[in-house]
Amino acid sequence: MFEFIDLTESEWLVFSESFIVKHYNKGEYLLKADDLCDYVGFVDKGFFTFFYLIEGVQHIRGFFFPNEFISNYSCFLLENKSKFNIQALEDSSVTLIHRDALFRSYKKLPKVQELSRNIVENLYIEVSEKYESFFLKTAEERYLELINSRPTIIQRIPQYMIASYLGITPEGLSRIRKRLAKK
Amino acid sequence: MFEFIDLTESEWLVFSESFIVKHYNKGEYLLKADDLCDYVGFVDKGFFTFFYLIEGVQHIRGFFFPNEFISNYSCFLLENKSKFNIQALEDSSVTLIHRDALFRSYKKLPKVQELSRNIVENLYIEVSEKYESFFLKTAEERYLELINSRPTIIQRIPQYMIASYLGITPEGLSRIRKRLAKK
DNA sequence: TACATTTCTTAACCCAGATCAATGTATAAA
DNA sequence: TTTATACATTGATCTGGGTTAAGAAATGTA
Repeated sequence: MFEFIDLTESEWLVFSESFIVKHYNKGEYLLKADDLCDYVGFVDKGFFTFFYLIEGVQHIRGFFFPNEFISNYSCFLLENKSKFNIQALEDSSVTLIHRDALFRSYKKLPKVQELSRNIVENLYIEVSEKYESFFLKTAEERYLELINSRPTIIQRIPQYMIASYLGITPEGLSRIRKRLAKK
Repeated sequence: MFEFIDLTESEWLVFSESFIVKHYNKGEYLLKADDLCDYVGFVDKGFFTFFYLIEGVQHIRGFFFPNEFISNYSCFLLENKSKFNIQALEDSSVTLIHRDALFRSYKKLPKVQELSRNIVENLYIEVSEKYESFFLKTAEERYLELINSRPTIIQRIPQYMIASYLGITPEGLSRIRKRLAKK
């Protein structure tokens, strides 16, 4: 988080007063479906998945790695119950801030509001690109794109989760990989 | 725009100094592919499509109606060349502001930065929902959803454009409508 | 080392929507 | 009223990825 914002020492003291450091063991939940999303944060260590369940099937929509912003931000903003879960895939730790504390900081520290604006701008750009990619590309193309843009995901995450993230079944991804291996 | 921000009269004078009111006749472009996106704005009258061309085929990604924010905001933020076009579908007018003027306003008027944060937060929520809908729903379900959530679009826009917006071909939409009519 | 569990692959069959090609229908211009 | 143009429908055929069901590989555990 530190590299994303340029505060004086005293401003930083005011802002960081509200921080909460939390540890999650592998398998533990930072957010569960039907809970409220009162916190946003940054990943310090480990990593998380962002998913929900429909009829027992996991639908993965993202992963959070160190130095990345972590939240169900739509839910945080709308202050409604989360459809999504956020679960640690390894022993992990995060630095969190509560909505109320964050909103209070906007008033005291314009740079914090600027930080939030920059973060959500980047979230918007990211999801717009994913939306576009879904419209135009086949699963095979999206898989190749993922290998190139986020190789860590491929290395650290089981294939059935990658399939879900790409919007296909594990069988589908297996066939795609076979097809690609032939080329 | 006026209803989205709560400024004193003098603050409003400072902010609105940078506004540019523009008129576009039906068919004219507010933004063309390969241009820079230096402006954002609000639609005062008429409406616009947001699309791009691949091999002569139009890919529509949105529409802008009165009182809505209008921009290729990803491109505005990244300061790169637009892939998208924004074209008036009726005689229309908009109130625009240049990026430099907007960014200067952030420094002078924290409420303007707050407005921008709120706008992009809403854009983020909107595109996240569209992304989710694309993942989970069939074209038929997305069509029904559109009829319910944005009836204006159905009324005012030709069917082949709606098909493109839904991510299907005109033939595909025609068949879906036939299927639905039978029920 | 053996056994259980989880993950990955393969094969047979199915379906929504794409593509291509033809035909209808509506509006506008001459 | 005729003709051109744009838009919508329909039919035939194709395809990417889903579904179901089975096995194979990998990983964990005793």
